[in-house]
Amino acid sequence: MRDDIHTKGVPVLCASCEARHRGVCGALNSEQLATLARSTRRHKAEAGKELVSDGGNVERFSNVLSGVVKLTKTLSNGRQQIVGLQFAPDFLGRPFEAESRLSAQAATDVELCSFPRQALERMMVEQPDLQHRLLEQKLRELDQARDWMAALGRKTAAEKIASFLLMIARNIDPAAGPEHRAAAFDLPLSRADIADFLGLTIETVSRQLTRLRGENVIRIDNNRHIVIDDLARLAARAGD
Amino acid sequence: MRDDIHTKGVPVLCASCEARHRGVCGALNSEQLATLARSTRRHKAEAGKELVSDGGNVERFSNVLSGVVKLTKTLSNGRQQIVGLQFAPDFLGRPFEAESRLSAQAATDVELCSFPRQALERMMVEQPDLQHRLLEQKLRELDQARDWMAALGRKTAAEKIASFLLMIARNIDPAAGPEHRAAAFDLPLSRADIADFLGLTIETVSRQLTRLRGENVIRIDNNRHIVIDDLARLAARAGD
DNA sequence: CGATTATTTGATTTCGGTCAAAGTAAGTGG
DNA sequence: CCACTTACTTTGACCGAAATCAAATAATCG
Repeated sequence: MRDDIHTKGVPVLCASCEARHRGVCGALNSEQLATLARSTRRHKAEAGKELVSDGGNVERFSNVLSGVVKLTKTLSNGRQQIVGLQFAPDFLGRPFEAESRLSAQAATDVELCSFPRQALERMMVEQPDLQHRLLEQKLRELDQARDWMAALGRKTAAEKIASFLLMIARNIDPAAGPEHRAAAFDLPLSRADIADFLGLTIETVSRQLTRLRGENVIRIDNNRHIVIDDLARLAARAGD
Repeated sequence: MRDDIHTKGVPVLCASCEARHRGVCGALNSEQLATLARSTRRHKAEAGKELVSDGGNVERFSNVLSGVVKLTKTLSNGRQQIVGLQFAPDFLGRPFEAESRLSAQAATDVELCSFPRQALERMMVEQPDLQHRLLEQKLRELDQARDWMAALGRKTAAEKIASFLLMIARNIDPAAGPEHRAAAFDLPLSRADIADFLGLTIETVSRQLTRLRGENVIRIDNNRHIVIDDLARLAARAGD
């Protein structure tokens, strides 16, 4: 729990919230936070819960407070592609469109802080810094989407898996900064989700993970827990 | 050449510019346009010219006035993936980052209107509507990137080609709106570029185009010119 | 502990890639 | 205007990485 001078007059709800420090809410002063907090709801959703449905109307945006949210597109034949993953304290929502063009699901159990779409859009007008933060967030999402386009279009299955593990390590293990050689974390996605993210099948994902384990690049405990002793060795297999 | 009341006091350079109507410059009043126009340069680049290099410093942003710009990522072994295509009057540039994470090349001959990065970033602070337009543009790019992620990860070669032709038709042939059944246009990309965009090889692109021609879904003249008599028939093959 | 779901492993097939060659278009300079 | 070069595209034969089909094994949960 952080408690600094900026906490004065800040709604209880927001006082210890990461979104106020590193997320979009950081753009708001305590008065604006109070206004927004009146229509804000903090809630949990368990893994698998659909948060936004493709083609559905979006009345509320959210900040991800913990856990991982996956953004998916569905094609004919039930084929699915995950087109984005959101980690705390990411902003979840597509401003200026009432209808969603993709579906959002909780990949793990998640905590969200949601508020009415229109309240945020109104606040963006009177607080340019909020718009600025949102622009920064969306630019980051665009950078990430383009990195994955290159992976989806041109990397081999082995390279996709290596890139994926590195990306997760960087987002989940706080110790996986550039200065550290090792990382350990629980995968936030099932094999099926990883396959949908990388444009592969479950079987190929499994085989490639087994292969990396056989080559002592990673260790796997209980299917979900991954230990990487030498991040550079994994990075050498990412193909870029 | 448009000449309405809004043209009063507008720099000559901007008077007939589409970017002032549908692009980001539409957010600027004539005084701001005049300021920006002082450091603005209008120039042409021929097909193949590198406009921004990966890892290079970006000192200027641009509006695309005509032609098509491709945004590319390069992986090891010289593998390439096109991660975005920009048509007039799109904005070309990544605000708030001095170093580019991708390369931009003219896919066709292009006309650009460029201005210093810092001039635009400064203007964004004092003109929230400019930031708003930029946000809208980047949100559109993100939507498109995610559509292509689904195509790259989950569509077959045949579906990728069909989707690609539809996307180009919508962007280039003004008559290809939802109300029209037919479209005709010159492909702005070579077979090699199409392959790099769709994550395929030149040979596969060629074979799929030949197949669509054989099935009378498209006609091809002179390699580059495409005629689609029934857009719905092509859309039925796009896989979504 | 049994039932259900998730993951791994194995055998086989297939779509798209690779390699090779021929066909076409577009310049270029004599 | 035409031979000649050069680059682009198409077509064909073959190959291989990943998909599909099919069990077996491991984890999870009531």
